[in-house]
Amino acid sequence: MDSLTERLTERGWRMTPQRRVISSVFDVSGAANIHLTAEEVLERAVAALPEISRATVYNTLGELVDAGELLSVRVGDRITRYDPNVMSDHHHMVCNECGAIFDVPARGMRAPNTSGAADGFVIQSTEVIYRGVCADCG
Amino acid sequence: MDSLTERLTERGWRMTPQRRVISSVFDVSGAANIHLTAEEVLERAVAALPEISRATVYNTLGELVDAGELLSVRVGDRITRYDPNVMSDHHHMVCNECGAIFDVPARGMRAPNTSGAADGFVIQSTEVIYRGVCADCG
DNA sequence: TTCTACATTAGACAGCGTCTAAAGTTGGAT
DNA sequence: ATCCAACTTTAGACGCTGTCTAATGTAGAA
Repeated sequence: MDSLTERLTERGWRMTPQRRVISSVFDVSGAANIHLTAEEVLERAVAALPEISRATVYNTLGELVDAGELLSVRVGDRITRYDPNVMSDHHHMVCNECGAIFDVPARGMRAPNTSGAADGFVIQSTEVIYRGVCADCG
Repeated sequence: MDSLTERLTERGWRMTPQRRVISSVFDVSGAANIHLTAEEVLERAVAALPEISRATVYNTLGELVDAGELLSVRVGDRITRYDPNVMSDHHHMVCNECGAIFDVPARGMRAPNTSGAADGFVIQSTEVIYRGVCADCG
């Protein structure tokens, strides 16, 4: 499987040092359970390329989401997180103690009963957040 | 069933004009499908009590959530909404076109398979957001 | 009526993100 | 190798949603 950096070149993205650094942040073995905030990505990008700007990180993350290479994840606080696990359909578990986020496979989700106000609603996607206590905190 | 305003008095809350106005915003017949932002509540409160301050609205909404009289709901944007439907366990459907939010009863949600990274996670609550197109927009 | 604990207020401040307009770069065309 | 148009990056101002502070006001028990 290509790395994210390689896929961007294939997509015809102009490859810049900034984009290389940002995408390499997500090029780690095992894409599961990575949920970085933009500020965390910025921090890692600055470590590799000190003059990179915040706007570029935000712009690039947004473009990666639009391109389907990252998922944007919100688990209740107001911070957007970026999840490179785009291949496997999954939901999230959030630990109420430590805030850790885990991917959980989405399977056998059943359609809700939409009688009442939501009659006629056509569901396009379903997003589930399980909250509780993780093994480390329990 | 008591009104929210009445329940607050029963709880021993000091009753002020501000609290009366804010709680009356949610005292409407049929608590389903009400999902107001703090600014919307402020707007309605100002209509009834022009000198009310933003801080009071935010404070009071927070207290109502802590007291279990309102649910705070986030459906992906960064705005918190307040939902007076605390009696029936429900999830939300969000229209991708118009942004309307509908309550849908929670039933028969099955526990996810948590093998892997989330082993040992104890689930305390589950929150589901269905996204799609509502009857009006479809 | 008094008094105190509680509630309200204006406005400054904070976190996360977006926008702008000026300057810099990439990479195909030549 | 060079050029140059289109694309990208940048600093920093700005915006939105929400929080905090410290001064002032008030509900309601005694």
